[in-house]
Amino acid sequence: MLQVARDILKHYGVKYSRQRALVLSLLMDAKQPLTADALYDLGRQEEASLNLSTIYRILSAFEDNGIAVKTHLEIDNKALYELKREEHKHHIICVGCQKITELPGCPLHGYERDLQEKMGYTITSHKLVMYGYCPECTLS
Amino acid sequence: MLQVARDILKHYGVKYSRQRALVLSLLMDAKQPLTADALYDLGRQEEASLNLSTIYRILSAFEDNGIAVKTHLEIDNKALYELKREEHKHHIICVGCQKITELPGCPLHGYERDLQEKMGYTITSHKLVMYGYCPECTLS
DNA sequence: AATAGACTTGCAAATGACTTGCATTTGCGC
DNA sequence: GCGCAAATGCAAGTCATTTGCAAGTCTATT
Repeated sequence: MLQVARDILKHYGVKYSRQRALVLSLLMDAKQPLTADALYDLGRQEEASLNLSTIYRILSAFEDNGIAVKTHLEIDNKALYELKREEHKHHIICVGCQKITELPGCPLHGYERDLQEKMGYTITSHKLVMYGYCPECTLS
Repeated sequence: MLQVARDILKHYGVKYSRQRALVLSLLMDAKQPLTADALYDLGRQEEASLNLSTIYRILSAFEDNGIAVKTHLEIDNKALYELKREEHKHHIICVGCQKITELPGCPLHGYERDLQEKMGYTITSHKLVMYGYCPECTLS
């Protein structure tokens, strides 16, 4: 498993270390964005521990090298990290159970163009977060 | 000036105090969302000072009573506050000069409905922030 | 207009996420 | 294996925001 992580690190030009491979593989397994301390806990369960500040340093290195992206969804006032992918994605957060799910597609392509024309801005990016009750939480 | 603030406080069921009236009137004059310490600085210039923790407490009371809303636009890692208004608004942030401007309208009404149908979520709200260079910063 | 009682404020100290300095350890090319 | 740059662990530092508590302020009531 960690051999895969090792190869990915090399591919992105990030030097190998046990800790980086571990964080990377945790992110690969994650089904949703993780906070630094979630990674810390996961790492603990998994095997030899790693330091929280190391995790922060690793995450920031991953960001710099395009392996991961950081978001702040205003949950708990903690930053979240997930692997970067080509397609750009947004999330929906359940206000009942806090589950974070990806949204299919992005509804804003046309809107960006409109805005450029109407406001004279050169749009570089955007951020969209939806909030609501997931199907399970809607029922209960 | 502060008499107006006094009436508004009463209207929202928030007890009057010199500090609350001041913060409220600063927010009324603001052309963009303000951080707690921006309010602190403005208050200082204006007249008798008020304490930063008082400001935080006031802002949180304003939130609870529907006078103001808090946002976190990931600028400086500080929360921003602005008066609540009926229409819901989004912002565009200039990545050159950090200026925050309101967007005209919201492009997501139809999208919300779609999502409810497709994903089974009960959408309660959403957050959209656009990033780009403003006309001035685009030129230079 | 004085007073009580509850709520606010100011101040200092605490919190919690994240960062940093520095001595030690590790990965890797030789 | 050796050496050294880069990464880690640990402890201490930031910085926005919160909190405990004593002192001050509002407002309804007399």
